[in-house]
Amino acid sequence: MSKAPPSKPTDSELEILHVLWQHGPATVRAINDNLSERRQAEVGYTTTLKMLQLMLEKALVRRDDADRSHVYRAAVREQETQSLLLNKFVDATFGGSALKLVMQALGNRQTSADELAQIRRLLNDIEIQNSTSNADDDDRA
Amino acid sequence: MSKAPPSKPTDSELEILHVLWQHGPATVRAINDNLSERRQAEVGYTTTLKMLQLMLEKALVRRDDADRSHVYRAAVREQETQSLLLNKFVDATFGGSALKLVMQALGNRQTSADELAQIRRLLNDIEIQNSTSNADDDDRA
DNA sequence: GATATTGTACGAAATATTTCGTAATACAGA
DNA sequence: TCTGTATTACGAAATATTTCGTACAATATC
Repeated sequence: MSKAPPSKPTDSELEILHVLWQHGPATVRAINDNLSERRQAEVGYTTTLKMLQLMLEKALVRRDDADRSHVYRAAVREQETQSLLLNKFVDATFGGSALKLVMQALGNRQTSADELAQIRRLLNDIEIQNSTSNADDDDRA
Repeated sequence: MSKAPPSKPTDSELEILHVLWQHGPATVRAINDNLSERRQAEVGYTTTLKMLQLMLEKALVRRDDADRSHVYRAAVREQETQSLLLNKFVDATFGGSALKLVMQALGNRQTSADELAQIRRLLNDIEIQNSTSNADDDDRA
């Protein structure tokens, strides 16, 4: 046994994680400044502090309290967190169909030729993976 | 002027909307039964009733109160709602990059050949649209 | 008509999330 | 050392969301 189940971050927690993912370990002061920029209004210093303390309990962040100003760092990886949230979102909003989500995402927004190309490359990769990993089964069923 | 801005439904509201989208107009009783199936536990009747009353205020549903048992129906379209939620989600979780979301969605989950084909068709459609609408610019920068 | 059943209205408790005020503490500089 | 400033800890208010109890009205059943 090892991993504690990473709990789903709330919207505010996610915002703080974005800051940490982007800038690396930081003090409350730095995080708070950064957060205040992202939003319209100023965020109270103690508000940010409190969030980080809560996130620490939830093990979403870790902290180094060697110095007087504690330094916080993300304890969850960006990709894994996005993955977690994505799965929940697909279930809640698209009844579990990732395909519907993808179609909607591509259909909705303006997608550049470059992006389309990237997606095509990914599709190719996936198809190759599918066919090679299924090589054994190919002539059955 | 016309459309009131459709507010973002909460998780519970979304669940009720799914029921309505799937089954069409229904009474509180029917919705509540349906909801109770979807989840583990029973949902209190008045809980569902209250949700629907709140959703009525938010104009997420409409109701026909001609009969004693009022009949509720979705007042927002499935696609539009998904679209709204998707945009928020992309912003909050993927910093606004639909591409990242799509890549993650495709990379994460097991995607069948059939689904891949559907996506390819969509990509083709988009490219055709892009090229025809940009015909004037084609030979520049 | 009396009684049980089903329904709506509505306040409010329970829970989750976000925000902030106050107190205590460490530290820097006069 | 004394004083001002920055920082943490922590309780709790503010807000948002979900859940339910109670009262009352309409209807069905006996």
